Amino acid sequence: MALTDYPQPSVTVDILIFTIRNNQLNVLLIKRKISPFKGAWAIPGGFVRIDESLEDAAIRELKEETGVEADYLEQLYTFGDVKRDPRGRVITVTYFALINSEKLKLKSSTDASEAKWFPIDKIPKLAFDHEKILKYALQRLRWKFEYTLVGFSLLPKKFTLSQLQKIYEIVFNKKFDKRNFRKKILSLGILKEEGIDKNVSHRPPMLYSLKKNVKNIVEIL
Amino acid sequence: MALTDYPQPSVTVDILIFTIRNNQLNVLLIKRKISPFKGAWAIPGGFVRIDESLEDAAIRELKEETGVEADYLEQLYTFGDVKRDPRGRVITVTYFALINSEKLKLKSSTDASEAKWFPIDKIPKLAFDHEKILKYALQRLRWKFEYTLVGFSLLPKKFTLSQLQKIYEIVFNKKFDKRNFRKKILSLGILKEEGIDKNVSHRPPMLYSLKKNVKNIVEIL
DNA sequence: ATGCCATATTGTAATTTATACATTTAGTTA
DNA sequence: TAACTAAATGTATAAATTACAATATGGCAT
Repeated sequence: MALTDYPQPSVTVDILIFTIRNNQLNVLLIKRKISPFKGAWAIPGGFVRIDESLEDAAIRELKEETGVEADYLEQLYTFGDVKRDPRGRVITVTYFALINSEKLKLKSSTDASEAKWFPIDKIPKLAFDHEKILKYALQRLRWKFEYTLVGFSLLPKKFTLSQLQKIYEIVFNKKFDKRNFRKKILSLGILKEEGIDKNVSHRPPMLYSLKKNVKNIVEIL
Repeated sequence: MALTDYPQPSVTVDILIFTIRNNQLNVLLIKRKISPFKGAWAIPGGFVRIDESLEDAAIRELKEETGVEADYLEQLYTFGDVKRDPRGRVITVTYFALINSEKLKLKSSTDASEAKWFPIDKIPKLAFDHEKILKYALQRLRWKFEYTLVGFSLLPKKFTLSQLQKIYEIVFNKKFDKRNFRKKILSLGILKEEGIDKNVSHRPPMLYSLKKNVKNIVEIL
């Protein structure tokens, strides 16, 4: 039953899937197999089904492309310019996802499809308005790292302060002072010591985990 | 031409229109004249036309309800739960708008329709999932006041520091120290002196305006 | 002219937070 | 046991935040 007699736009969900690979921030892109923009790289996505929520659609797309679930997922922005898709009126609700590099190894090689990880400083020309969308997503990503704890979702449950610092350095593409970084993070009072990791051939580091119920609010850096 | 054979959701734009009236933060609501939720108050909105962008739709709705243009407008979030509208699948892209209290006087009495301003601490039961949406909007509003200069859009071009402080006190519902507030604002280096306002029956205040090209970036408070 | 009223304007000390910067420690490996 | 690797640590300075109260400038009433 249509709620209005007027023609309605189509609705898609596109998802920006970020991870860290080879000490670089990467985003997953797919190669378009059909026109328009056939052969061009694009942000993965698809139509929203009538019986699934937007978030469910994002989760489904994510799973289709990567085989795993996101360690962090949030809605990004809805792009709805009239001519953003040459085929007709298409509104796209975008999400961004973070995937922990550990899981990643399970999958990224498995799928022989047209999906590929791109370091964010080596992005090819993209289809539709996807360059604008990616740019927006990177802004939001950095903002989130600065003011929230999303960064921790890229780490295993137990991690060292050096690992954490590395992630921040990759995302912001700059070095931080080790002493100040540690001081800052520890002063937040959000970490729990988890014992020492002896499996290294140098001074063994302390492992930490995020305290329970610490997921929001806190400001970092 | 449909891009997919599957049934598609409908798309609406809802807009949260905020202003300051009687020293209180107010939001504009409309009384529903049809089922479902007939007689209940709701956030104003309507269907997106096939030939207008989402933002254009928001601007149109805003103008229909208030007769004026927003002093600030931004997309808020897109709500798309499957059962949020009992009539069928409706995705709503929400916007929030700020309207300067000066303009307001021109209009708010003019329109004899079912629209009404509500102080945000006296909101009635709302239709659909609109309570959730309003709550989200208030969070975002406060966040924006804290970290950006949107607050200035509620003031006339020339304003006093007391007026500015008042707006912040209303939005955050708390008092700020006068000396520290002024220190903070002035230290941002974003204000230009505009001479003294003699039309008061007490010590005349300095008028300020926002310097040109200062619209983003800066962090307040 | 004087005193009253209302709001605007101003400063300083104490505390907290941010920044800059180099050495020592604990383990492995040759 | 010497060399290597990454982990852990402290201190002085600067900058930002907080707490707090008296004086200034005009209009208005007498």
